[in-house]
Amino acid sequence: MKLQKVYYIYTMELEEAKDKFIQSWGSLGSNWGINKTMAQIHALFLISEEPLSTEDVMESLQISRGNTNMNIRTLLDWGLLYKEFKVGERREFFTGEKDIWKVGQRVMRARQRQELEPMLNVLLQLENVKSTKNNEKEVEAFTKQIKNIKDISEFADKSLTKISNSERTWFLKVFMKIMK
Amino acid sequence: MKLQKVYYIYTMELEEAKDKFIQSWGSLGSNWGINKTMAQIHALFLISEEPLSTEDVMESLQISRGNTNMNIRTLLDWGLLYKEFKVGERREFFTGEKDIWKVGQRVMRARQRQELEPMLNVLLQLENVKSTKNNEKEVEAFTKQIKNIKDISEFADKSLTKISNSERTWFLKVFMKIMK
DNA sequence: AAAAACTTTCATTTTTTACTGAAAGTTTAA
DNA sequence: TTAAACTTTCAGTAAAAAATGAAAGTTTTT
Repeated sequence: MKLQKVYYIYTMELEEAKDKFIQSWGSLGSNWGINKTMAQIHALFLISEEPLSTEDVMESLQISRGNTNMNIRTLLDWGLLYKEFKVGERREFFTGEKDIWKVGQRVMRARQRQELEPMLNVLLQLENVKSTKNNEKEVEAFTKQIKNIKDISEFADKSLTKISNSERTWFLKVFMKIMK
Repeated sequence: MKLQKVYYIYTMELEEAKDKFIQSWGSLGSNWGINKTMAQIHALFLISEEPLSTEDVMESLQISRGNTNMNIRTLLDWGLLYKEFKVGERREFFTGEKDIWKVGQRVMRARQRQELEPMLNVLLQLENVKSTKNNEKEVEAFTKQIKNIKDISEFADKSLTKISNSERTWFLKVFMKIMK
């Protein structure tokens, strides 16, 4: 009797799939310096059609009230969640920005102001190093390298600003063209 | 007598400036999920004209041998450092890739394979969710959103591949044009 | 083939970062 | 105006990530 390899096409249950998405989005986030819970909450909203309350999120992800609240505030601040009011309901509900293009733009914006801009300020300062008699050459080399890094950072900063203010259609059109 | 505001143009000493650069690069790194020491070692090499040994790095950043060694290996793996052999010297020396364009390309490549590609694999799996009688609509919405995210991720993946294989001149030319 | 010179590993410790939950604060309703 | 319903804060705790350093592993020299 011949042994035979059998392939299963594994299809998940919806709940399993949702959970896997949330976990993966969380670990993607934490690899990029975005805290895991915040990314998980974001993932939950990406795939929830209905508005959710703080309680819903707490229960669904099994996390504390404080943690949930803090991360929802940050997501609101980044423009990735919207407040939603339900008639006859006192507490707040939220919905997620579903449009991945917009999500990308907003994440870019947030991180640009949080990290790129502070770095640019430091680089600007570092260009003014005073040299003494015995280290002129070294100072010159240092300054040159810093200027180089600064120039590229400024270019990146401007590009990001342009992209995060542009329309998807414009972006796709030009990008598709150059990436062909 | 009138009070007068006085502005100092503060110019740093070279050593102070180098240190500040290393610290800033380190914290930039750690905000982006790259460990602080690895980013600091990288910064040190970015501004060192001479090849450095493991010992040099340990002393300069005041870190342990094991830590230094591990991070240098990763930097070599990412293509951000090169081994350098000195005549009559037994131990290894390293130099840093100074070209910021290349640095960017290599960081992109490393992270693309470490994070984007695993995410794409997960998304691919999640597209096959089996629906039961009572959740067809929900499964459809979920699948649609996952496909959306997958498409954008694939687009990003392809773009990154193209950029990280392209020549600086090509990139600058097209990018300058669209960013004008 | 033994010693010296150097590199790598990894169990333990330290540091950093994130989370909890109770208390304080705020808003709305009665 | 006070109680109820909900949100926010933050000191303390827990979890995760990174660093240490001694021991094991290599390679080179004598």
